[in-house]
Amino acid sequence: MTNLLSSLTAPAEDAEQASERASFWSRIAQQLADAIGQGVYRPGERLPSEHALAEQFGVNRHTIRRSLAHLDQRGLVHATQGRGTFVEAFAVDLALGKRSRHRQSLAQAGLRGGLQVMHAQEVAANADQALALQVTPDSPLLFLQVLGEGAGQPLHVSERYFPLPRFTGLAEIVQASGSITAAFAQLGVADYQRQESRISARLPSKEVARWLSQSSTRPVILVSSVNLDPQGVPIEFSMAWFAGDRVTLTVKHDEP
Amino acid sequence: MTNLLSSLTAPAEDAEQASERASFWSRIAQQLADAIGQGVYRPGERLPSEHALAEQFGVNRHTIRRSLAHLDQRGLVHATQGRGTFVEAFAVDLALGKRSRHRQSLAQAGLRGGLQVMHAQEVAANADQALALQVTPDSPLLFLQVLGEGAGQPLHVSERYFPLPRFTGLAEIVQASGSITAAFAQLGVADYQRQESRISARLPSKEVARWLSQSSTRPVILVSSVNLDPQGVPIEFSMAWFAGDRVTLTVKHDEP
DNA sequence: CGATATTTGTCCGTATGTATA
DNA sequence: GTATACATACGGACAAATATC
Repeated sequence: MTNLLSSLTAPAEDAEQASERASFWSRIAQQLADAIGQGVYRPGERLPSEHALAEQFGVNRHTIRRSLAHLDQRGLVHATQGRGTFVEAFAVDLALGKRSRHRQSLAQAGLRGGLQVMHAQEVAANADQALALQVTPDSPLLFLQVLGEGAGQPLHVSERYFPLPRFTGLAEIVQASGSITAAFAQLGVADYQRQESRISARLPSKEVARWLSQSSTRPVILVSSVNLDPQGVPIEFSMAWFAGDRVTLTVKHDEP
Repeated sequence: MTNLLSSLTAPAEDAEQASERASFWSRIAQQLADAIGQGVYRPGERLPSEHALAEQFGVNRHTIRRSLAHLDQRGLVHATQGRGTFVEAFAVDLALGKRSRHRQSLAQAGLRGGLQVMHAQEVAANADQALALQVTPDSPLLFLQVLGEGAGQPLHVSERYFPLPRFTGLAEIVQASGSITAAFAQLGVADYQRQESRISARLPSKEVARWLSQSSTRPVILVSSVNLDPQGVPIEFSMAWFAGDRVTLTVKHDEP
């Protein structure tokens, strides 16, 4: 039973100086990250169990858990109870511009993807939504919860609000076509633009983390934006959570 | 010695059903978050020690540590060895547009802030930098490491590259004025625009976390961008790390 | 300045619960 | 149902950084 930590502990025990003074857990995390980087463990693959890693590295299982939690936070792996700890895949580049479209962005990246309506409901506008969409509070809105996929994995989830009755039936078209743009087109909005986007980084709620199939300790990018029709009338207010380290958003400031 | 967990454990012990089945650590984290939200613990204030909290809540210190780690990740508190665990302050809104300026953004938010040069050095352009700045590889560049402050705390750190010899002496002007815009102006660039920005969310390196005075388990927004002079010539390539939950970036897509 | 107490950080060991294969 | 694997929680010990006297 080889002790992979021997190369780590040896210097600290031989000489009291120990140039490598990092903690066990961080050194093990680094070694695992290197192994992933070198393809020893490939995306989608399962790592050895915590118990096995603890034996391999000659440390307690809790120390391994600390290392794995760190890698989970950094997005390299993700643990699921009862299944194991799996290596994550890599990032996708998405455009964030006044005229960017989800499907188009993915196509440019050589990927296929679409939108899936998880939930649709009619709601009454609250103050924020009313302000953003320039309607009176309590106006009827269509509320959609949408999952955006690409490269075979969830890239973002969003909550979107559309004024009613203008966009009655939009949910069904989005569900059928997998595209907001297509749904807008079918309802007479041939073009639209994003007004502004507000961006911050957060740790996701448990629910959002679950939808994105990621740990709730991995960051997400939160983007709030408003879309306008060609007449400048707001047609959509959305809050989207992007898997922070699976996605890079590119803002083009000089778009037409 | 009151056991603050009594209200938590009671239902689980009274009836086996226990509608609140969340873990101790998450419920304690929620209670602490609520206390912070209600101003029981104010920004900058120190929380009771882990030992004290463990006694208060009637749980093991490790359970408290789990709760605090969660709040640390979410940015509500930050722990420092030997000092304690402190409540963090709140977010600042920054503009991210083709013509946004750090100082101006802060002024709009009613805050004062400036840039501080942490490190300046002449370097040779690598492939990425050369491509972004449209110079030949190994061309001389001025490299600046800059800390951006606002509201009395670090908001972002950045690594910036400027072509030489055009911007010789820029570091000293930035240091003296606390402003990149002022330095550009003094060197004959009266105006400039951002070409594009690439945004992702990451967990910071230990170094970046230290500069931002934040935990390395709290997310940062990474923004890479290129600035152009009025003739469209690249004058700056930068990578900036924003304290993810102290900062909201707003992208204006319809700026002039 | 040094000595000491406090506080967080790391690590081990053990036990039990819960989700999945 | 059984076995496996991760999740939670307890207990103890010492190290490292900081505050305090």
